Formats: sequence, structure tokens, C-alpha cells
Amino acid sequence: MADAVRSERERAAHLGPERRRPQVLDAALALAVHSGVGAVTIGAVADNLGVTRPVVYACFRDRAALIEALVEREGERLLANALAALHSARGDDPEAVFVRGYRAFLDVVADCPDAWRLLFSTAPDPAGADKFREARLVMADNATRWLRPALTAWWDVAELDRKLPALVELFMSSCEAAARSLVDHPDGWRTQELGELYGRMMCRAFSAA
Amino acid sequence: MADAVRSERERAAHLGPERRRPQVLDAALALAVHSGVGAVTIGAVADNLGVTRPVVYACFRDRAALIEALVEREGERLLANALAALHSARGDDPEAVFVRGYRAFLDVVADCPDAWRLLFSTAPDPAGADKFREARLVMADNATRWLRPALTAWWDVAELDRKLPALVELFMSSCEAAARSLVDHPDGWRTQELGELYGRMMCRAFSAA
DNA sequence: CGACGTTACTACAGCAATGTAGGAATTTCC
DNA sequence: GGAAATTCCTACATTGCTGTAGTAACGTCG
Repeated sequence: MADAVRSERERAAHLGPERRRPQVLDAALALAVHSGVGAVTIGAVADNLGVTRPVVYACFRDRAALIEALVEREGERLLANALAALHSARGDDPEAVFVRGYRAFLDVVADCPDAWRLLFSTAPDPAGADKFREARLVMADNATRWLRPALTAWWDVAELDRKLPALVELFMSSCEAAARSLVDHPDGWRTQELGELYGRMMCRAFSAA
Repeated sequence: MADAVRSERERAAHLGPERRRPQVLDAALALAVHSGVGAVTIGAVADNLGVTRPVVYACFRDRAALIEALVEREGERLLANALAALHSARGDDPEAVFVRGYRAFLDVVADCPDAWRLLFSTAPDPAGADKFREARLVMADNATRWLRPALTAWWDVAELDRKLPALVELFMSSCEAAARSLVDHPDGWRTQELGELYGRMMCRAFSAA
């Protein structure tokens, strides 16, 4: 099938693979967020970009490579920001630290909500499934590294090693919940208030671990 | 393409659509849980069942109808059990109620983990997307109905109406986290212990809402 | 045992997406 | 201005899945 029956469209600019690649990823991200990773077909990306499919193939070997590159780019962007957020949350008063942490985290999500949606609220496609898992694992790993010393220092949690996986699971999920609250009802809450609510609540929760 | 090049397989039993239908749903569920809803193709279901595709089409009008029926069946199973679990969690002592609630909930998940996985940790397929949303909404709705009176009666939470969506989000996520802990690391925790941990923690969290 | 209704199988047509080859337009460089 | 390189487009072959038509096996009832 031709891309356009008798194209009305202007011939696309002569950018070349190097300069085209980021545009392709942007179009793919928009599609993935709006309609799920399954909707990221070469054809759909090309259409969205006002370009024909071979142009996309010039940027990425095949569909799998495109998805992987997308997950990698967004994962790195998110991870870098989230790490900075975690590192910014230090201090002596647990509740204050938790609140700062959730606030910083929510600022990150508010800053690049699509990266978050891609990695945490869409389907892990058979294509970049490994990349998805990897990106999420890295996040969980960093969460663990932040959580463990906090829990030992402040509350001396018993049997921490055994509980830790479950606690990390809860922590990650609370972050997802906070992010969803922000992303799905953007009018109701500012990051500051929402961060305070979640920080206060989850601080209490972990103090009872 | 023929279903088998020159079928070695025995001819399948003469069951007829009525008796075949539940088998088809079982096969579809196994596929969806193992490889995502996207992997639920008519052909894959038929193969998994040792049957040819037209047999599946005799049970369900098309792929969409199959997915919808699957989500509906599993959603109802889960909902009925989860409702019973919530209703079993009543009393005067908040922490005890929370613990009973999470325990009962985890028992439900342990009882039909695949139903849970299908609805909450797989991709909402473009096919039954509405059914997915609906099933999840019903669960959230029931959570809200349980949470609201508890929060007013025990802790007289300020601005409850405004906070409630965020609190429900957190509550649902905590349930997902608990379920994941159970399903992904089935050796580490029994439902009783895990329910107590989560119940204690989340009770504290909500008391600080 | 023989005819009829039910069930499953084989084979086909259609569609949508993948990935590729060769030709046309544009830019660059002399 | 003209050749060469780059980039994009049209067109095709292939694959995988959907949904359907016609045929062969099975079971049941007279």
C-alpha cells in the first residue's frame, strides 16, 4: 500500500537520519503514550511525522530497534532526574525528608510525564520487553539503595532484609500512585501539596514497618 | 496457512460451542497472563487447545468478543471474592480492620492470581479496552465506598472530598503492591504475614491523611 | 443399520504491517 | 550552471492474523 494515494503533502525536508532520529522518537513517544506501545508501528510513526516508512527505516534497523531506543532514551531521562530528586532528599527529620523526596519526584514527573507514562503505565511490548524490565529494575534498585539506610537509621526495622522486597514494592507503587494522581487529575493538585500528603502518609507507613 | 502441516494430532472431541467455550477462555487466560493480551490471537488460543481456528470462531464471534468475555469472566470472579473480603473487614480497631482487610484481599489474590494479573498487571488491549477500564473502575469504586466511612469515622480527615481520589489511588496501588509481592515472590511471604505488614503500615499512613 | 444433524477440519481470500529495491527530487560542492 | 551525493518517495514481495466457505468425521435417533 502506498503511504498516500496521490500525496497532497509537501515533500519532507532533507534532514537525514542523524537529525531525523530524535523526531522519529518524539513521534513514537506520542503514539505510545496516547494509544499504547502496540500502536507504535513504522507506518503510524511515519504518518505522524509527515514522512514515508523508508525514512523511518533509515533511522532504525527495524521496529524492535526503534522501541528499544525509545525506552532507552526516556528511561535515561527519567532516571537521571529521579536520581537527582532522591539525592536532594536528605536530612535528619524523617517526615521532612519524605516530603522533600515525594515533592522532588513529583516535579520530575510533572516535567516529563510522557516518559513516566511510557515506562510505568503502558504495556510492556514483546519488542522492547527486556528494555522495559531493565529500566524499571534500575529505578527499583535506586529506590532500594535510598530506602535501606533510611529504614535502618531511623526506625531500626526488624528483619529488614526479608521485608525489603515487599517494602520496595510498596514504595514504588506509592510513587506510581502519586504520579497517577498528578497526571490523571492535573487540576486538583499541585506537586507541592500532593508531595506533602504522600510524604507524610508514607513516612508514617514506613515507620511502622 | 493450514493449522498443522499434516496434522499428527488426534481429531478433537465433539464438545460443541457450549461446552467448549470455558476451555477457550481458560486457554486465552493462560496466554494473556504468560505473554500479554496481545498474544491472545485466535490461532494461538486454538493451538493451545489442540483445536483449529474455526472451532474458536464457533464459540466467539471474533477476537474482540473473546477478549471481552475473558475480562468479564475474570473480573466478576475477582470482584465477587474481593467484595466478600472487604465486607469481612469490619470492627472498631482500625489497625485490626486494615490487617483483616489486606489479609482477606491477599487470600483472594492467592486464590485466583491469574485473574488479578490479567486485570492489573497486563496491557489493556485496544480490543476490550473499555471492559478493562470498567473492571478496574468497579474495583476502585468499591474501594472508595469502603475507605470513605472509615476515614471519616476514625480520623476525621480534613478536606476528605478533595483528597479522596488521591487516597483511593494510593489504596489501590498498595493493594497492587501487596499482590505483586505475593505473586512474584511466593516463597518469601505467606498471605497472613504479608497482610499484617501491609495492614499495619497502611493503617498508619491513612491515619495521617 | 442407515439417514440426519452436529462438530471439527482443510483451504481460501483479505487486510495490515514489515522490510526492501529502484527511481525522483533536493542539496552541496566545484 | 552542472555533476555528485544525499535524502526522500513509489512500488513490490512477504509474513501473520482475521474471518469464511465448503467438506469430512462423528454421534444419535428412527
